[in-house]
Amino acid sequence: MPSTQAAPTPETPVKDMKDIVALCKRRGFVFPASDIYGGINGFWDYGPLGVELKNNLRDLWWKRMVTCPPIGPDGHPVQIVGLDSAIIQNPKVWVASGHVGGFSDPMRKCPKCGHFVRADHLWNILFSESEWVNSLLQVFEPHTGRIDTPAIMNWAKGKGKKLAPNLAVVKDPEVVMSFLATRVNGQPNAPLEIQEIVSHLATAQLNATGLQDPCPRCGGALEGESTFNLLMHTYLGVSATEDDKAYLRGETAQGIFINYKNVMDSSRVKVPFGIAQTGKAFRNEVTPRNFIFRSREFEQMEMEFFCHPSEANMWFDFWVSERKKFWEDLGLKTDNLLMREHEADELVFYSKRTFDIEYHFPFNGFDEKGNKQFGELEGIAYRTDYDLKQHAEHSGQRLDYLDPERDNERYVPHVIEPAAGLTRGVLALLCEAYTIDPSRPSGVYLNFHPKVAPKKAAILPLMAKDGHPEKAEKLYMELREEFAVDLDIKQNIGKRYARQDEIGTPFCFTIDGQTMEDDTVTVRERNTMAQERIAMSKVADYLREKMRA
RNA sequence: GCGGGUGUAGCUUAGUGGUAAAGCUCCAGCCUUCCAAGCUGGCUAUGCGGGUUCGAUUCCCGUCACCCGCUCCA
Repeated sequence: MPSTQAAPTPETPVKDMKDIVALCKRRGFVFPASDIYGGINGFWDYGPLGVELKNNLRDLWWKRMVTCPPIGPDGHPVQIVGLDSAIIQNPKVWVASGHVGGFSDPMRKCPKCGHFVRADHLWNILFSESEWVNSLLQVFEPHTGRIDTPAIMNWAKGKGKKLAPNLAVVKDPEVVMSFLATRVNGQPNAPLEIQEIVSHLATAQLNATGLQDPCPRCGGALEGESTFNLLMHTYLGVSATEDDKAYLRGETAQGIFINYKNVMDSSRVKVPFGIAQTGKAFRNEVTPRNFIFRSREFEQMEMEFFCHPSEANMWFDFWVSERKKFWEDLGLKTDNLLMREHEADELVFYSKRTFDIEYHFPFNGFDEKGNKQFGELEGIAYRTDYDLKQHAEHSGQRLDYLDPERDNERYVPHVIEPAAGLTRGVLALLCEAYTIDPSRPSGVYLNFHPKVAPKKAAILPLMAKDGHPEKAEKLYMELREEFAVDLDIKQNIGKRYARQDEIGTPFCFTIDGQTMEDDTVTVRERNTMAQERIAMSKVADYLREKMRA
């Protein structure tokens, strides 16, 4: 086994994303969406085995959350109910959640600091709210039309450096000022407007880009106008007017918050309790990349846990450790997992604490010291009462809780949210399972835990005669009631073992000559390729036990 | 979104301005008492669109997808 701590050396085989993607397509786990039309960026289809794997992961999550939730600190199972909300909701939901900001206003983005500005308000904002513009305007008198080059240079090297680090004149004062001088001297009869001066100061390569507009926050050159929206939209009804615009959900979480009252009123749940949901979500990712890791249509497994504010931190810690255990139980190696708490400046505005569960995907690679790098698999966020308060305010509905166990205290519950990527989980399982083994015919096998394996077992008659196929089919008919199993008769036995290795089937039951005499079969274990003989009547028990382990 | 690279069968690779070749895989049959064996037969490809040309997989342009690096990831 290659060491998983250090960066791979030329001697240790490397898990290459290219190979994993190829295996996924070849064996029917994941296909490029719209493949026969040349594909479509950011979308993937799950093939016959991929959908089994994905369903298995989703079902295991559901079981762990809803059917059989963990034991809480009080020694009793925590209370969690399920939900399946619509992908499309009233657009106001996404306004309340903060996903839809300026609606369809044209926005301009700063590539340096990520700030968004409304395009039609840019210059107003620059002159009234921008700290660096106000500071700049104090060092020279723009209305005279005269450019005080030394004063601006001085500002650029001093105050400007602090206030507008990405402004062109701050980064490269000589070149920018020489462009400005050229303009002044070239057209002496056309005095510069103040706006034009500021644009000049934001322009690093005038000839290549033309005049640029600066970011009010950092001075970086803004990108062109776009009606940027993270959310995909559609139009309801046949007459597609702006009034009919609706959004595809960008996360399943909001469907839970807006049903908080319905669930409270119908399910006899008491705080603390959770509502769990899995399903598709959609985002207009700028750059879908890294196979199914970042795609525009993906699946989430989210649970919102509602609790008293004073207990929020306790439940946060509870769910962080519970969720880590979940992924480990599915076979993700502990040293491929990273638990990382967000720094204060990294937290999104609604969150008080966030813990990422990150996985070392092959494309994450290693840093220069050889340390593993990681990508997000799940985030556990303490969302405070932000979402319920937002929806209470925007909907006008009361979303607080009258707590009979706390002297009828009335409060808006705080929320701990373990939010996992189902499709990212599938990728992590695939990457973890992918095992290079040059010694076997397939060269590679998928080391899935039996719980997640898309096929639990294959039933293989040693030969396609002498009653083997009939016996095999009998066993198959018994097992298929309870397990996803394959019956494979064609070709020689070695080929069939190899095929099952490559799709990660943990067990193969082989019917041979001895089976015909005493009704025993051999079990071939995928990882060791070792075989033992058991009674045909014990096969189901055998599988059942392996699935539990 | 920017820069670089790639694109011939399911995979790995040939080749050509004039009928696109092979091995493996896959499918059918035979054979075979345990790890991609053998024999026979079969399916399948120049990402897509346009241009130049009598003729383009080959040359040119565009586009799409994928990979790498930036950027992005409320």
